[in-house]
Amino acid sequence: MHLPHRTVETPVFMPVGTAGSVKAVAQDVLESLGAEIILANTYHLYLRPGHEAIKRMGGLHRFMSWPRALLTDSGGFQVFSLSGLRKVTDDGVSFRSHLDGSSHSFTPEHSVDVQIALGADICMAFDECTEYPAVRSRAMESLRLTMAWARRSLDHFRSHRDEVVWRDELGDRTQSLFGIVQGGMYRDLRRESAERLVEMDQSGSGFDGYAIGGLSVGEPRELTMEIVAEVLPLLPANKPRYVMGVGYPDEIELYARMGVDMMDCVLPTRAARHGLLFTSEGRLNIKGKAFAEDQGPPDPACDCMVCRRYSRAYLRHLMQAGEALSGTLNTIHNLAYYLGIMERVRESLHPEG
RNA sequence: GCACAGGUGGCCGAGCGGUUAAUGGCAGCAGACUGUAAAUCUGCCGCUCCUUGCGAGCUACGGAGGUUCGAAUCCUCCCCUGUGCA
Repeated sequence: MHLPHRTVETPVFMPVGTAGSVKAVAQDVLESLGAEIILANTYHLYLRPGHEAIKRMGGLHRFMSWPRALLTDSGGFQVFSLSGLRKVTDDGVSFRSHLDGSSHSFTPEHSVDVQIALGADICMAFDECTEYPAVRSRAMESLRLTMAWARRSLDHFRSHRDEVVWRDELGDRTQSLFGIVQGGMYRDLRRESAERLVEMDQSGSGFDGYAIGGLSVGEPRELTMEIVAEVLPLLPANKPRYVMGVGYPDEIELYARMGVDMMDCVLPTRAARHGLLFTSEGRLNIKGKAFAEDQGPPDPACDCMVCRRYSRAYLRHLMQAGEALSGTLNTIHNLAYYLGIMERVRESLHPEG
């Protein structure tokens, strides 16, 4: 995937750095871990410090000193997760800031403007993440909205995408925009959503990639897998296909082998801060008393900088003592584990390297 | 020595005659986290037993007595702590 700031090998896992920070780890560490693209959030950065301020400071890459690729989520997921604070209309969403209660509104055009200002390599269309469970009529309404917003996001993006241009040896490089498939847990709606998004590509001016959203919202895991399997074949294989918000280690491997190119998930980072480590031996809740004097590495099969240097007993101690280093070390390991899974999948899919 | 203020479950700290094994918080133990309102949230947290139940028994609010149908809560004496004055 040739992006302005990075040629990204796929399938790829993208650590989530919502507020311009992959929580607990510094950018140089992310680089050394092999993270090639990370995700940031339109909604959060719009509220604080403000996209205009970031634009004045040279864009998000420069602001956060992240030289590699960056994808911004459109704020569509916040429409879902901040459900108590928002109101959805055809035009867009009005909502209250979770920070200070102030009133704001997002439209597809506005979301795209913010993402252009931030200067992400990949922007996401503004969508409505359908909740689970949702009755069919609700999923249809949500889908109708998301498709209309996709059209508007695309139109607006087309006429403004050249506002941010990077030049390198390959020529002028601009931002990309991905469309998002919704449709709840209804296969036919999912199919319709995918087809309609793909149809928006007339004379090569459509979306640069496609995402499957609205998953991992509480539905059974098998259902998530079924929906992905249903939708994936309908999306052009010559463009990146991205499943949003997944998953557990075993899941991301399965999705990658199914042909999913991109995934993101807060799980490795959030769970790390809460003391849950993902290892080759399964879940390891490092808070456990059983590890109080366990001098072995978190994951014997892992060669990350944490596993090479620190013991389970020490990590448990840091967790118990509430030391900030706890979140940092746990996050480094979990990200190394996730990125390692993707690296192995890539190697097995493209053995020639 | 005198005067006040106090002594409550591992710790801090409510309660000041009866749904009180005793509010809270911390610590401890276990669990959950899937496009991050998350360094968050949930459960357990005196002991024993079992048919694990808004179960049974036991032991508990410095100590010993007393008042009362009933006391962590009221009274008496004693012990201890803090502060002030000698």
